[in-house]
Amino acid sequence: MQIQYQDLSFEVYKRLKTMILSEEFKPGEKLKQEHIAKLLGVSRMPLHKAFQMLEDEMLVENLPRRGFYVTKIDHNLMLDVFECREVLEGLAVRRAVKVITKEDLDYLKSLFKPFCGKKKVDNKKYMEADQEFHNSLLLISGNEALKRFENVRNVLFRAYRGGLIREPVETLPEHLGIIDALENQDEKLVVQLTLEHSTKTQKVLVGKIEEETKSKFVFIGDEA
Amino acid sequence: MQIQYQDLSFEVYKRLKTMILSEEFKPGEKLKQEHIAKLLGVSRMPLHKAFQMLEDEMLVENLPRRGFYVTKIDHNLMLDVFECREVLEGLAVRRAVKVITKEDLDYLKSLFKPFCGKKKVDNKKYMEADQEFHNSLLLISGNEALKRFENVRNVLFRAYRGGLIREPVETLPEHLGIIDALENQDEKLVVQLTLEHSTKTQKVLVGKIEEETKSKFVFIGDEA
DNA sequence: TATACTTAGTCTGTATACAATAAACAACAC
DNA sequence: GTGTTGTTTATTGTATACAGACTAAGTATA
Repeated sequence: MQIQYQDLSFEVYKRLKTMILSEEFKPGEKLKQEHIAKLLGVSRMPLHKAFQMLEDEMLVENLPRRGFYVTKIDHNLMLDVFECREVLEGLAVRRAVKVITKEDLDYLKSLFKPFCGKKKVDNKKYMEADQEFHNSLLLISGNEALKRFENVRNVLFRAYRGGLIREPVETLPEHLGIIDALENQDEKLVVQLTLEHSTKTQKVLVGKIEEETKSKFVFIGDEA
Repeated sequence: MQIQYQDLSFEVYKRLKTMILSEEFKPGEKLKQEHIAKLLGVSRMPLHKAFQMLEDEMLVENLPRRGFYVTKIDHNLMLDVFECREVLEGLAVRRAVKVITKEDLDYLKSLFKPFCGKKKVDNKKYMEADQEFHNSLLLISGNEALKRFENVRNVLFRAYRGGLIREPVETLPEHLGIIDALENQDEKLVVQLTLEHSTKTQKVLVGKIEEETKSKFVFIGDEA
């Protein structure tokens, strides 16, 4: 593995990304260039480059001559992204099942080992493992184009900010089941399990959104 | 429709894009910033922004401290992209079949009208219609995330440069069949037809690649 | 003759400075 | 008092300048 030079803007990008994902910058907030440039001690040029990277990952939006704003997490967009993830992940596992190595499998297993057999799990840590698991599936597939769909992952990561969509006690067995099917190179099963896993989460999400929408209507009713 | 300001870099981006797609800049060619900046009469800053946009569409690659290069059309990448398009388009038509309007259908039909019943068709024009057809499917779906996968389209556009992968006489009925199924809101059929359409093209592409690889080996043999 | 090292030149990455535009606020007219 | 217009201020978009890194050519040495 050779050492790769990373320019300043990449550092800025990483920093801003964590700040957005941790909601130090709130959705809808304007990101003032000069202000942030001073904050991070860089000029506006590498900053601008970083903004663009974030734009491609759907973390910020650019309004010409107005500036960059943190994208609001829109529920409809979230569902749209989930749909895409579903089919892309389906593709990923179909390929992964053919090329997966013992090392890959060991890695996937290691992600969830800390949570197996535990009654109570650290939700934040589990969330990270969950993310990494789904990301790894894309990478293991070996499809170069798939690897580029990182923007999909970011929107979903932000979706998780309100907490996990489903409980670990429910999803952990599903994850392990997918790993098992990959190990046994059972293409049909792994595709089925991945699809089910995704569909279940989407259904719960739709339910939550409906709830939210309802309570919003009530609130508006109170105002009138 | 309100007037939107487009910054210089967007103009530069569009210009460079056509130059790359028309192979004024050859695959693998280095894009010297200062040189192109002078050529287009802009500074290196909007140029840099344009380069980044192109990078996200997989039209150029950036090597840190080396500069930007036009991406070589790699056959493996092309197949990877085709796989992604297949599943994304599957998703697109599943949604499209539910929300498609009469206007959408008329537009899709109008794309291929000039070629219907003709014995000989202008391949270049047909290629453009083909592109627009597949792009439209993504747009009609209404899935915001799907619309963002433009990079997929660009790689494939470049794949077409060597000519159409399959003949219009073969693909035209397939396209019309998909439109018909959309009109009849036959979800199952439209998904099946779209999948078949894509799979056939991929198969032909794989065959062409194998041919090419073979002839390359012969060439190398001659050299030795 | 081939290889390694030095040095000049070119190009990228970053910072600063300037111009153009949008937002905010105050003054004026209705 | 409200709405509109003009002016100021803040912020973005673009150009230029400089420093550091890479490339390549040329010379010296084995």
